[in-house]
Amino acid sequence: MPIIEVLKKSLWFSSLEEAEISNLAVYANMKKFSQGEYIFWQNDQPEWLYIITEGRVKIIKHSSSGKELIVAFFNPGEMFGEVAVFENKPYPASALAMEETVLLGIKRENFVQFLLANPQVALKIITLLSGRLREAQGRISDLSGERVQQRLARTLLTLSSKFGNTLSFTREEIGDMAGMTTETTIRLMGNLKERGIIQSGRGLITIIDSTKLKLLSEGPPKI
Amino acid sequence: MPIIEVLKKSLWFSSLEEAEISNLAVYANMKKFSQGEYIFWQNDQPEWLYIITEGRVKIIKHSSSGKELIVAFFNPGEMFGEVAVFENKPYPASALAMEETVLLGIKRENFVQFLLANPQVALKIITLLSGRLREAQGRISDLSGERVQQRLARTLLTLSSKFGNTLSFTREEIGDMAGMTTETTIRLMGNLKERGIIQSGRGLITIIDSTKLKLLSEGPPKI
DNA sequence: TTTTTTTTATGATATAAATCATATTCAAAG
DNA sequence: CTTTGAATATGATTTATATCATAAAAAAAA
Repeated sequence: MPIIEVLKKSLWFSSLEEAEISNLAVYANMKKFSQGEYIFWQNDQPEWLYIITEGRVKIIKHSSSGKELIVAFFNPGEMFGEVAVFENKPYPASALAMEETVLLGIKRENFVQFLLANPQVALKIITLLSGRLREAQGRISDLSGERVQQRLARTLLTLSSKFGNTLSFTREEIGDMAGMTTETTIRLMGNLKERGIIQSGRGLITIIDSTKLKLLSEGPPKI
Repeated sequence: MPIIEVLKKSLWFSSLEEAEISNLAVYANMKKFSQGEYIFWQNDQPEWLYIITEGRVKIIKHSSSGKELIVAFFNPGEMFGEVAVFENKPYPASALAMEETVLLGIKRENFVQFLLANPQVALKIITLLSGRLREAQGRISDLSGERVQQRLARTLLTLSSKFGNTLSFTREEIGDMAGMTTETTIRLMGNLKERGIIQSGRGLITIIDSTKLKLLSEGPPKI
């Protein structure tokens, strides 16, 4: 697919004039990554901002203790790498292609110039970042207060709002997202399965009763 | 202080032409809050975005279990409430005046219009949000992996980067920020005091040895 | 097929931190 | 000056979850 087509289809630039799009297309680059390949590493100096054309990307943060926390998953049409690009500081996490992935890369300086000329796109980015910040803050209060069962329920709900009721993740990945060990995740999911809230196979989870899951995610009623 | 002066001094609008500033000033409102007064509550529908003229503001998130987590502190010149304003969704946390506070409030629709006309300000906001997102993600990986001592060290360092080496916070407040109980916070701080890393009194902490604190915040070396 | 690796499963044990309980110290209010 | 209410301190106990250990099941590779 030619770059201009990709840009037109992306939710970011669909509102733009043809002229503006081709203006931006000059600075855009298609890049391919194979499964398991790193797109960038935590602490790299940012040069590119990416929009996913095909495939899936996972963002992971390597902690000092060596554990890895999955920060987010991104699907086609979504943008990532902006935090580093706009701040012009090292990427705070690594990005990894989860399957054959095609990305549209735009250089930071060019994109900044483009935003100055297209404030409506800047406003969209502001809304995007606000949403991500809201989500991050939710996760913070989640991690600091609630216990594993609630965190797991929340994680499953967040994933299902993005991927639907069938989730192709291993328990290890789920655990890395919810900030708990794989063993604990397995135990809890076994429990959820017994109670008929989810069904599951190897690397696969199907949410059956999202109402009960929502109840669990809210935890015990405040007295 | 007249509104135009306040706007000129704020780091957000200092780069603007006089005409633009007076344009924005039309929509701005001064508001006063006394100590302990709520500026907005979690789940309120957002109408205003605030810039602090005088005083200090604390953002707290009430969790379902009744605990409260301190999300952030803001000082004069800083902006808050934007997440809700730009997304046009309920405020995700409450804002509380920590002392006599004077705020400049701007209505959301007006501010959005203003940003469309002033992309350089929009870009600043994008950078601000990126920074907050980066910080939030740091806190997430912190909370999910590390243990209390590291979290406490990190919290103290974050606070000192904002407020200097003398911090006027109770142990309860520190605990609420780091996501741990007051007792644990007291015990750990007692330990830090013994080791000469901090000094402390009632509602007061002075960081003596920030190098050691940094070491603690990084945790044990990864084998 | 057989072998190897990954994912799921489960039991036993250890431990960090919460919770519960009770003092003490300090500052503000009466 | 006394009283009251925060803030700090510390001990005892509990508990949630990590850690360690081992095994079965399923998929992938040989």
